Amino acid sequence: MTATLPPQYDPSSLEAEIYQRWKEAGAFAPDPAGGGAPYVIVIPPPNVTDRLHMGHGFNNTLQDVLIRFERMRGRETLWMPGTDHAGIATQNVVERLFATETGQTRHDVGRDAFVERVWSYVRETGGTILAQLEAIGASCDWSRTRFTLDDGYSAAVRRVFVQLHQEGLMYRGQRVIHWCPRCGTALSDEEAEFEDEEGALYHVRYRVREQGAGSGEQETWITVATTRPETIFADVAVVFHPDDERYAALEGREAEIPLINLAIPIKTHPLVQRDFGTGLLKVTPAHDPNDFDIANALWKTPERPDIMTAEARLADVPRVPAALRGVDRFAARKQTVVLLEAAGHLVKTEPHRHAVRHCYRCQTVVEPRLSDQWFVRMAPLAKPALDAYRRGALAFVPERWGAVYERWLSEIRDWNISRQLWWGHRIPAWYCADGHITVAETTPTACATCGGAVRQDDDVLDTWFSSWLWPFATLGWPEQTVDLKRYYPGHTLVTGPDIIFFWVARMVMGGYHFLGKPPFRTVFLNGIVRDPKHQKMSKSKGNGIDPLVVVRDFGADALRYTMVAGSAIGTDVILDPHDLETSFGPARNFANKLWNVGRFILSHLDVPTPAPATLDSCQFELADRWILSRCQRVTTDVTAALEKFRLNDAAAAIYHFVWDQVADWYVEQVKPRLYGEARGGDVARAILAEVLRTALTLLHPIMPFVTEALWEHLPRAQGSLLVTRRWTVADASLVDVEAEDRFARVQALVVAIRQIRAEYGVAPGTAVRVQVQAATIEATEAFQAEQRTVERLAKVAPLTLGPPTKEVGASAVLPDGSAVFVPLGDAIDLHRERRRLTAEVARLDGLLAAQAAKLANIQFTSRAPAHVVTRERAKEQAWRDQRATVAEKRAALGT
RNA sequence: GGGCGAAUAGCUCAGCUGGUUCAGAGCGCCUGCCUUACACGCAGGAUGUCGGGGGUUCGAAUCCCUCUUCGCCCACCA
Repeated sequence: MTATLPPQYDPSSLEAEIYQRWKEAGAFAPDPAGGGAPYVIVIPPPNVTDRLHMGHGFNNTLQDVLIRFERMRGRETLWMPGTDHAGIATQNVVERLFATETGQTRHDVGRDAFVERVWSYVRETGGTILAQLEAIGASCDWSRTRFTLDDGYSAAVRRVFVQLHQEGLMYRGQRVIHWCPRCGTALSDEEAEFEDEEGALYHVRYRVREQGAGSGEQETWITVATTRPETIFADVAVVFHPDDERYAALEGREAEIPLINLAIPIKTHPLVQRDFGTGLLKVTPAHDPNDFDIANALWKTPERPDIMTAEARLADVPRVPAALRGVDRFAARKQTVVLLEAAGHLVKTEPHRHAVRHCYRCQTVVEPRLSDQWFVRMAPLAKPALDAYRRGALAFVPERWGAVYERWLSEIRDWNISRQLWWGHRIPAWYCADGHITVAETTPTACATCGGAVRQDDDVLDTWFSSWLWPFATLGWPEQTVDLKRYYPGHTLVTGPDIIFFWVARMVMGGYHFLGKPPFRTVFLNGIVRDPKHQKMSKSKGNGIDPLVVVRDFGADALRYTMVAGSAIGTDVILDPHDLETSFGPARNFANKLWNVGRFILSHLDVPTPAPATLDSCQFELADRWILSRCQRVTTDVTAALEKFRLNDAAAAIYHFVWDQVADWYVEQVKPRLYGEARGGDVARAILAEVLRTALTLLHPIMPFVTEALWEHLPRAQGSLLVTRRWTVADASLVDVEAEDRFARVQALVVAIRQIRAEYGVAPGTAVRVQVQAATIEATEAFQAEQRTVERLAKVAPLTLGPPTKEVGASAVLPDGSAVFVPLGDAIDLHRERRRLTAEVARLDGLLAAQAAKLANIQFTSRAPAHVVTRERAKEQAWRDQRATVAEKRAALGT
């Protein structure tokens, strides 16, 4: 059977079939036989219209590594998949599609028809991204796939809305909100992203009206600095800081809005910065959130003239000069400036760099707009989420993101959740002609208060208002399902730091508020996929890499390995879209290396081999014991690394085990035995099988396909590698730790011999007499035992041992009769010396610690010699610190 | 304006608690090899002011200060 394995690993011919077999075997479903608490990860649901990009590839690979690791360790695991209806994003996509297909806009066909169009699009293509995740090997439990607009899920959303409303945490209010004129909807604070822009600060002159009729005083002018001159027509006041003496005399007087000569009062407000611009601020309550607040402070019921349409054109209202009506805001700005200048109202224009908010979906500059929206009162929800983090119930990896989370939550503002879109969860609020509002989970037949006919709110909910319920709504909440009980809360959330506010923090808030528990304990934030210029990969920039192309050309394993190995904990991964070979070649080569080592080992396992446990370890050669100890060590290392989310360390450890230790050393050492040139073939085969099992097991979470493909050919392999539930492989009783040390010496010796051959130009195949000189009898004995290993690895024969000498090394008689000597001091002595010194330092430390403890109450003047001192001093410092802390605490307590 | 991160070989990056894993890996480069698992390979080799400057320490890529250069996040200076 193994003879049929080709010398080059061909992922494309194997992966799909292997995945299919896993799926059919139901291997991804949680297996309660695992016992203990289940390990649960919920997928960050991709947008339903998304196509797989590298960001998904990265994020989902990390999740799959963790899930596979825990599954193989024997835990019951659930990786919950699904998609997000993604309100604005999806509506935009389908609108565009609709326009190219039919030339119509959504308004041409109306709400119901358009929403039906979106649904059919989603039904057609919505599964695409999930299918694409299969190509990279994601082991989600697909039988549980959820969509945020599923019936049950929608019920959860309505329940949440109603509950928050009942609790007084939901309200409808008129505010100046962020409005995207292109998408035609309101946005939350988080959805309106700041971006620095070069703008201008226009200094505009307002005439101050004369006091009293015909007082004959001189004309007074004031200058107001603004970045948005087109909004002056909506001014209701000019304000300055109450302590600003420059303008004190003007308070109570009136200014005239230029061009329309409308009188507005001059007032004071503490929010005005005296040193910005001229210290005078025009108040435009309908077009700026701060101005809205200021107006509220100035009047009980302020006038809020609105001069902008939903499309961000100047409106057809009396305040707007006729020439500007219907003009787009940016054109209007230019034209206003021209008019102001012509009328002598423009004092100066200075360049001004400032942050402007943009729609996170279409990058359009956001327009502050006065409108009625639904808001969630966030402060009460934030408190438990904040507490959880502060007392350590919620951890971030890397830790620094915790501070970001904490600050956002502690300064949280109310959440505008209504969107003027058609695609999404329609707001479960109904209005009647009398103005009553009924909020209910099911459509009311009539107004609860007056009994009149009701009409549902036209708006839909923010997409994130459904995704914040993901960890429990996917499990059937609000029903108290078996799944909910078993799989909530989960353990790890793997996502990008860019959605800490949008999603992570809100999920924690939701989890606490609706279930009293946080949805996960650890948030593992992955980096971003960038190109060599460190630019974020994106379709629009044209610097993207299609993961499916990588899967096709290099294999899913290569993709996954590259992702995992290429990123230390939480750091970005850099890939070159123009040179896939450089990015993914090394990982593909590694898969191929494993394939060939595996192929080689398997080809020698055709004859029955004994189980290692049944072997007499007395028959083991040094190299056997060495490789077994390496098995043990790599298992420990990989396990520890995965537990600490140091996936790149895990990848590196298994890489070097497979390539350097197994392929380059052990397999070479073992060949004479396999070829019958030496005795002990049975032992060698048994250990090779064990070594291969270890390698396949430890590598499987990262490279599931190639490992599974080889696993199937292993004798005594029972079922799929994925569900072996056998993480630790090498039998600890076989491990000889000493062997590591001794084999290292052999390696050093071999290197020395190679060096002799290379340096003195000994042709391959020419016998060189090499004499080993060892420092001690002990070492000589060791070398005797290791002679065969040396011969094999160095391909040198014969080898003789010389008498013990002072210097350690290998001497050789070259074909021309001359003798050379290569000292091995560096390789051998240092190694021993290191251990000796380490032990010695530890011993001295112990002595000093005991001694210092006695001295601790007296004074800290002792100066121990050299390398031992530091630890001593460190301890001294630690004691001082501790005592200082105690003293401080006592002082604080007043005891 | 506030905060965070990064700077290590030609390139992309590791380097955890200060010390023997301490100057590393992969790629690239140089030399020699198609040696019966693998040329997606094998055996060797060269390459560094650890961004600059100061400090702490017996000892610093690692800790502190500072400067420079990039990047990110937050923020009601219109």
